[in-house]
Formats: sequence, structure tokens, C-alpha cells
Amino acid sequence: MVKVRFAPSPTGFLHIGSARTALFNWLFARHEGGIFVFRIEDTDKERSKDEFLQEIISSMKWLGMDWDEGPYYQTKRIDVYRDYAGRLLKEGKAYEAEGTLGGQKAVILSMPKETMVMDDIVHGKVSFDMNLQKDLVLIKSDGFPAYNFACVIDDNDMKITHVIRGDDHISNTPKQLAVYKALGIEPPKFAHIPLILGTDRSRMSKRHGATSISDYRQMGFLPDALVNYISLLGWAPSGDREILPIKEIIKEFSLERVGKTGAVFDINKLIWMNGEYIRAKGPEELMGMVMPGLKEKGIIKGDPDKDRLLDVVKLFHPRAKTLEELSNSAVPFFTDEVAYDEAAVVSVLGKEGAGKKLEAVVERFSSIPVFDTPGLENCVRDLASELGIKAADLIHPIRVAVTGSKVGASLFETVALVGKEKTIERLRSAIGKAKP
RNA sequence: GUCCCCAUCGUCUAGGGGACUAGGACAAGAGCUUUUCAAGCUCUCGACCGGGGUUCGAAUCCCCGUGGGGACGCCA
Repeated sequence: MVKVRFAPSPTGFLHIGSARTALFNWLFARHEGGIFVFRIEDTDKERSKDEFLQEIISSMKWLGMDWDEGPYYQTKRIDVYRDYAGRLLKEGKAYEAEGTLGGQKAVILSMPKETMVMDDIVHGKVSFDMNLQKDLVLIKSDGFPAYNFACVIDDNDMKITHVIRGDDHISNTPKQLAVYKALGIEPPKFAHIPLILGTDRSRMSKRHGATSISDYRQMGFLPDALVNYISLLGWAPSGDREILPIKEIIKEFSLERVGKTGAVFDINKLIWMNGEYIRAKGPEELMGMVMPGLKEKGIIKGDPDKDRLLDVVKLFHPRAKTLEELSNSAVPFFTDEVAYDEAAVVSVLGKEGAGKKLEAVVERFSSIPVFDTPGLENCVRDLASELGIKAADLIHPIRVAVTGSKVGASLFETVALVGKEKTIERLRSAIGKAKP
């Protein structure tokens, strides 16, 4: 039975890279019908924060990665590590040294003088000359275990069969191998997966932009889209498919298909993929996703007019790439104030005759029999032909007047949805800004 | 500096000796559609880091070089 783990330390938000590591572990477990363990490596008492822990947990849930065991906390297992260290001390494999962290002595492991080999599932055999390794601290002088020790003890106690982690841990492996050897236990199988890189090909970090899962959540990305996208970083399914449901990803996933090269995180492709996912969702579901944010921002107050919001969502469904974009598009339909885009006002309303055209539109709209999409379309097109101009010459200024923006969805549907009263009100106030 | 890893279009990748005039996707460009922006459709641009081997045959295997990255904490 396959058993893997995701073991973050709560010293920061869940990073895209860590999430991808978690994902590969999770996918492997689900594919193999194995067990996915969640473990918290909180032995750095200075940097570990509960706030980070909560964020990591909620991001994991948001992404849909559920665990079968845990969370285990290393700080609750301190005695276990000390026992193991005591054993090594007694056997003469480790020694004590004065420390600087606390009153206690640190426990340090002597390195074997030999070559150790790791047989990695993605990299093959990698050998390390242990003569080059410094002795390894097992227990810090604050009494807490050091990473490479706690990690080995836990993986062993928790019966982890496969350690799937980032490439950057390759150099930790010989140290851990030394611990396994000293303890006389068999190491698990290792799979070191490539790192996620920034555009300059160095490890992705804050200076490359948003790095935490919550950042992407806030930017309006869908969890399924994000999961699908990061699954494709360092892995590819068979065939030419790229967008595939999580069930398919689980079915297709294998460590053998994981590549060795670092992958640059390309937000453009993520944005594209997110748009694809948005288009695949039903308008009702999308409405549910957008509603909380709109309420939070005070765009929608009190009891929401669901039908209206649903109509708006339908209108922008085919063009939105993120939830954030979708909810921004909804704003002009729910507020009285229109945020005018300066450039749009200048280039469209600033055109000679724009004011006159809008005046004519106001007049027509006021006496229109039915203020609906076909009625508005007929009305505008008739007016345009009477004035001897193209319909577009009316459509553009109306759009800017009513929505404040040069771009948007179908004008007639937009205006119908905004409603007669508000539309005319906005057209009137726009005449003031327009060139006569 | 030492050790380790890696190397196919700008980016993500397919490719595991002949099916490769190297495939797909994002991005970019052009066009169609059109009411703007998207979406959709069609097309275009675009890569095997270099050099040696091995082999009848190499993107694929080996070696060297070069380039990039990672690790060198009583952080994890």
C-alpha cells in the first residue's frame, strides 16, 4: 500500500510550488488508491505561526486536496525524536555538543565515510560522497529536532513509502540517508520533482509576483483551473490533452511521466485556462461564486436580486477570464455611480457631435414602447439610418455613457439590463461630458 | 568555491534509436465573424545548446564543453 505525505512548515502562506508538491503527492496517492498524510513541520518555534497554518489548511481544502491522516504536528512528537536521538547517543553513533539556542546540548550525528546512493524515481541513481558532508545536528540546543532528523523519524513512523518533494531537497537526501543508516532502517522511495520557476528561471518567489495560493484565489482563479494548470508543470498526460477534469488527471498521473526540468510559471496560460473553466461552468454556479465578493464590496446590498445578477453573469460569461473580472463587470448594473474610464471619455465622448447624438438617443429611449433588447436594437439602428450614420457611431458613445467603459458585452443587452430610468439618467449626465 | 541536478519553439510540453519535412497548447501575428472587448474558426511565425563518439541510422544512448538552476543553517 502506497503512502505519501505533504509536510509543510507553517512559516508562510501555501506557496504555488508547495501546492504543486502537495498535488503530485495527492495525485499519486489517489491514483494508487493509497494514503495521503498531512503533517505539520512546526519545529521552528520562532517562525511558525498559527495564522499560516490556518491559511495552509484552508488553501488545501480550497484546492480540493483532502488527506486521509493527520494533520500530525511535530511539536507534539518531541519525546519521540529525543528517544531516537538518545538511542543513537547510547550506540555511539551520535555525540553531544554545546549549543547556542538554549541551555541544552545539541545531539549531532557523525557521517559515515563512504558513498551513498539514492535511487530516485525521476532522476535515477544519484550518488553522494559522504566525506564531503558535515556532521548533522539531530536535536537542536533548544531541544527541538532538526528538519532532517524529524523528517526521517516521521516518515518511518508513519510508514511513508514514497517521498515526493522538490528538487531542492536532493541535497538533503544524503543527510537523511545517513540518519536511516544509523537507525538501521530502510529508506522510502524518493521522487524529486522539478521546481517551479519565475520568468528569469530562478526559483519562483515573491519578486516574480503572486506566489501564494490565496493570492490566486483572490485574483479570481477557480481551484479546478489552478489545479489543472499546476498539474501540467513538470507532468503531462498522454495525448495532446491539456484541459482535463481532476478524475482524468488522477487516472493518468504517474511519477514515471514526471519530467526533470524546472518549469516557468506562465500566468498567461493560467489565465487562458481559467477562462476555459469559467466558460464550462453554469451561470448559476458562477453567480454563487461571485455573490460573496460583491456583497463584501458593498456592490450588492441587502437582499440580492438574483435574477438580475444571473442575467449579468450570463452576459459576461463568455468573455470573463477570472471571477474578479466577472464581478467587476457586474458593478455598473448594481450601482448608481458610474466609474468613467478617462481614456474612453476622451476618445469616444470627446468626438465632435457625440453630445448631439446622445441627445437624440435620450429622446428616442424616452419614448420607446418596450425597453428590451430587440426593441433597443431596432430603435438604435433606425435612429442611425435616419441620421445617416453607422449604428456603431451611436453604440460606442452609448456604451461609454452607460457603463463608463469602451469595452463590454453586447450593448443592447447591457442597456436593457441597466434599465430605462438609469440608462436615461446616465445618458443625460454623459451629455455634459460630451462634445456637442 | 564545493557538491548535486537540468538542457526540444518566448513559455508549458509530446518524443523513450528509424513512424520527425520534430506534434500539441499558451503567447505573438494575419484573417473571418462583428457593435467594442472577448469567445469561436482558419492560417502564419517559432525549438532539438555546442562538439565528439556509438550505430546502417540519434532530439532520443555515452563522453566532454557551455549554459542555467539548486544545495551547502542548531530554517524547513
